[in-house]
Amino acid sequence: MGIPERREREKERRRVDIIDAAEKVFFSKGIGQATMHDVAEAAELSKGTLYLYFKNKEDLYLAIILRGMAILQAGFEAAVKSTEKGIDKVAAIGRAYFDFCDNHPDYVNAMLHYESRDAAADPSGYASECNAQGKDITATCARAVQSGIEDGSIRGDVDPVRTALTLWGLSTGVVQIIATKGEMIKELHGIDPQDLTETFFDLINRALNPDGPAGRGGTR
Amino acid sequence: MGIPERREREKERRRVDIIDAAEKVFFSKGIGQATMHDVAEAAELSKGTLYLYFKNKEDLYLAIILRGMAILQAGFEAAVKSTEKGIDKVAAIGRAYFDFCDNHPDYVNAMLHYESRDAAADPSGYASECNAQGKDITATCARAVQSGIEDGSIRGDVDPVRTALTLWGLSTGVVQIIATKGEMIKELHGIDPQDLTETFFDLINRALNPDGPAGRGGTR
DNA sequence: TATAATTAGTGACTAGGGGTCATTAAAGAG
DNA sequence: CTCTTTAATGACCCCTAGTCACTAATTATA
Repeated sequence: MGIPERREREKERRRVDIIDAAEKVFFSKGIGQATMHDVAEAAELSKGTLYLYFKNKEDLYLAIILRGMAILQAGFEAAVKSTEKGIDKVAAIGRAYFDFCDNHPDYVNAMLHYESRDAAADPSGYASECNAQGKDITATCARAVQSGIEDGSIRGDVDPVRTALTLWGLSTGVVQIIATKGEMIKELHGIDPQDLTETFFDLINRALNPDGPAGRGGTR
Repeated sequence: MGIPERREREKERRRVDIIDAAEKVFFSKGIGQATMHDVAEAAELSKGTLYLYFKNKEDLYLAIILRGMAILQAGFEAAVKSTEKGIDKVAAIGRAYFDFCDNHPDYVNAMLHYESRDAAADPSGYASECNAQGKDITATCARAVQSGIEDGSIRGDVDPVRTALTLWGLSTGVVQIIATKGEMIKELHGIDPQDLTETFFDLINRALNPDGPAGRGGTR
């Protein structure tokens, strides 16, 4: 009997439709201004129905963020495959991150917005999926660093996971400063956001280069 | 006639008292959970009075953040004075930042929380003061980089302001990943937050070292 | 000192949004 | 055709940010 299966599909379809509508609303009005009523209207559903599919507003928001993370992860996977040398993989990931920011600024804003909230709060619903996705992304980065260490294009005295996590933090920091202060920086110092990303790449390139100065200790 | 002056002092005093009360409430309950009613109660005032001193909840929150920024700035100033060589000044600033995080986690959380919101929104009230303070902090960092370039302890082919801004972003990124994901990282990868800060310092040290490999282009 | 004017403070009230639930409509089973 | 199950609804509740007509206190004036 295929009825339950069809129902399941329809339910999933509706869920997707709601996320689509929510995306439009949240992205255009901003998460703070957008109301569940707005989303319901955009989805041509009643407000109560939204709560049949999502635990609450945050859960719905996290569903959107999960989409962003999936796109990002896909970009990272592609970046890793695009080159051979580990250091280039790392660089490609970095570029992919900044490309993502250029191409999907709304997702980036959303992600930054929720990056700053306590993650562990409630690991039910989409929160746990986001955590899992984040773990995958970290793993992809760590593998890239690892491969660089193995092929000698990244200095051997760093720990791949630590480095990947740190790089992840660093990139996010740059992305964030550009997203939130980019305008101000431009006005105040006449510096283009692009300059900051280039500065970033330059610094990281140096930092990971195996031909650098004898590290003052290295990462453990 | 000293009456207006005394009134001004009393007003300022009350303002400080309100911020004190708000700090307690916001820090203990979290910004999202804390209500203006809670703050009013803690300050032993009516809710309406809060709005005589602060434009709205966010403004009050920004007043708290401004305090945090002032502490941070003071720490940076001290750090810069604590050593001679520019590269050491930069490192000292970095350490000061992480010390600040250890000693004032509540301020850090508050600052991260508002770091992610659009800064330019409304430059009235405390928002503009926060912007100004941020500018000062950036300037302090830029001076440290500059002095390092001048005394040769930092490679000469970087732009001080760009580098300072980038470093600022990087540090914040690390701080943020530790603040929001520290627990998870520890569970998941068995990595101590402290390790990430050390990895960070190691990377930056390398990146700024003048004896590094011929940069692949440098920062412009 | 009595009175007017100014300033500080109040708390009931409004507006609006998140989330719920008794009820209705639709679909499938027997 | 009737009964059961599932999907959807929207009126409703509750909470909180923010307001404002009013009261109290302080200072200036007569």
